[in-house]
Amino acid sequence: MIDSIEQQQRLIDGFPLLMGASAQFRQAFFRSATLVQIPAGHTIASEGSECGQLAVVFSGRVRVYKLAESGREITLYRINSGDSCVLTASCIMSETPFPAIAETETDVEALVIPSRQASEWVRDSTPWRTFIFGLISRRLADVIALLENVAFHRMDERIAAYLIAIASQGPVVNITHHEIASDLGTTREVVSRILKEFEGKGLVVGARGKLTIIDLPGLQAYCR
Amino acid sequence: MIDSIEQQQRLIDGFPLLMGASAQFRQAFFRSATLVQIPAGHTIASEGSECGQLAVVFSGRVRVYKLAESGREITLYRINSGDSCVLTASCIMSETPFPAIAETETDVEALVIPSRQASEWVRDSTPWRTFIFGLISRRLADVIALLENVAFHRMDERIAAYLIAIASQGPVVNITHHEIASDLGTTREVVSRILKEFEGKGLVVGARGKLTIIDLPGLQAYCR
DNA sequence: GGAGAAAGGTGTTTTAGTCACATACAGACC
DNA sequence: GGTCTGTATGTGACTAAAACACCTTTCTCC
Repeated sequence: MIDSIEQQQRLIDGFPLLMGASAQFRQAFFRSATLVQIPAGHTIASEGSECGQLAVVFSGRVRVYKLAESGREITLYRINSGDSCVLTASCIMSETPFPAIAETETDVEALVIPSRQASEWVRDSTPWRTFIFGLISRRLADVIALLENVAFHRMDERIAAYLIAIASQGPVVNITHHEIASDLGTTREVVSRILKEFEGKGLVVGARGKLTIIDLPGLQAYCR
Repeated sequence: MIDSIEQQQRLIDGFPLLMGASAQFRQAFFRSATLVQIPAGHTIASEGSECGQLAVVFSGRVRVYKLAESGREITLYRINSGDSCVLTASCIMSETPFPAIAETETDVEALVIPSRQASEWVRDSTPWRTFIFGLISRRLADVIALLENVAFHRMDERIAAYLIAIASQGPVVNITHHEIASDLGTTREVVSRILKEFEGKGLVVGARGKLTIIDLPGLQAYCR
């Protein structure tokens, strides 16, 4: 239950679903939802978990990834503010176990909704239904795109694409080779070698835990 | 519109969703659905198609795959009787373009439902909603499992797993190396070589367009 | 300033994919 | 039966990813 008026207003302002919903739905939402704080680095759901509730991220970021027996990882996608963990949604709707690991990367505020309630709203609320379907579909498309990349593209192309994506947040990024490897599902050495090669071509400059993108068009030329 | 009583009965018997649904929903379903016949080898939807309707496969089999510029392919999943093309479902619900290619592998009978109708039933019919969510979730889980395989497993392990899966339909399978390669997202030569290796170990016996699985436990030992 | 952790580097080996071409088999047609 | 043709499979040589094992550098914190 979320009953503070200020809190409610803050959620409405930060969450398009609520912004567009009827007053009636908002009331029901605030009655059923709980706002929880989760610290960075916390595992929310792991391989095989059952999902008794749906979490909608209100602030912060969650990483959903697969872990191989070898210890290698690959990031399936990230959940940002306003998104929900679709896998949770999908598990709830179909009552199958969760097939990956979800871990907070930053401190996260999340709205937790009991799964029964979330299911009922799919029936009763058009905006909620649209929200849930939109999430699942987008993720399905994301995962398929990722699969295509992994199956068909070379590592240097994938790293170039990755760098282009992160460069949108500015040319200087704090990131380690290990983190890049975990996102892309490869090993650190491979990332190191390819980044070295990029550095030789003047595309990027690396430093410990930091990477500066120098030549964005040069990287883009790599992706084809 | 499907109005023959015999036809209706046939669909009810062959399609669990209808079997479990109310008489009212069945009526609405038969009013909106059209039964179409699609020959083998026909492309139903391709990269970027918009989805104006939802097809539920009643008999036959559809393969959904990604095609790389290089010509290599990888099968995302197959749609069998009673399943629907989730990607279509997902496109309809979220109004995003179709991210793969769907092609009939056998002659297919499909029930075609206008997308508006399919959307409305998600609101109005609990069995339909369960059906659609179940489909999408299962596919999401399938695609994630496939991604895990591609990202983390060696080709010989993947082929072994593939053979184990097809062996469930009997030890003798009519399949070409090229088809296996297209399913797994690799090239024919790689498949040929690995199958030869398996043959040398007495795990399988190959012939033109045919493969006999000899030693299932031996293959299973490969998958770990 | 030294221990230990974290980040990054490099040589060697394994695996996957490419290219080019050889061979083998199944029908169709004479 | 023999020949032709298209599809299926085998294979050697090569390239280049990527894995593995191990090493060096840099930072942090006491």
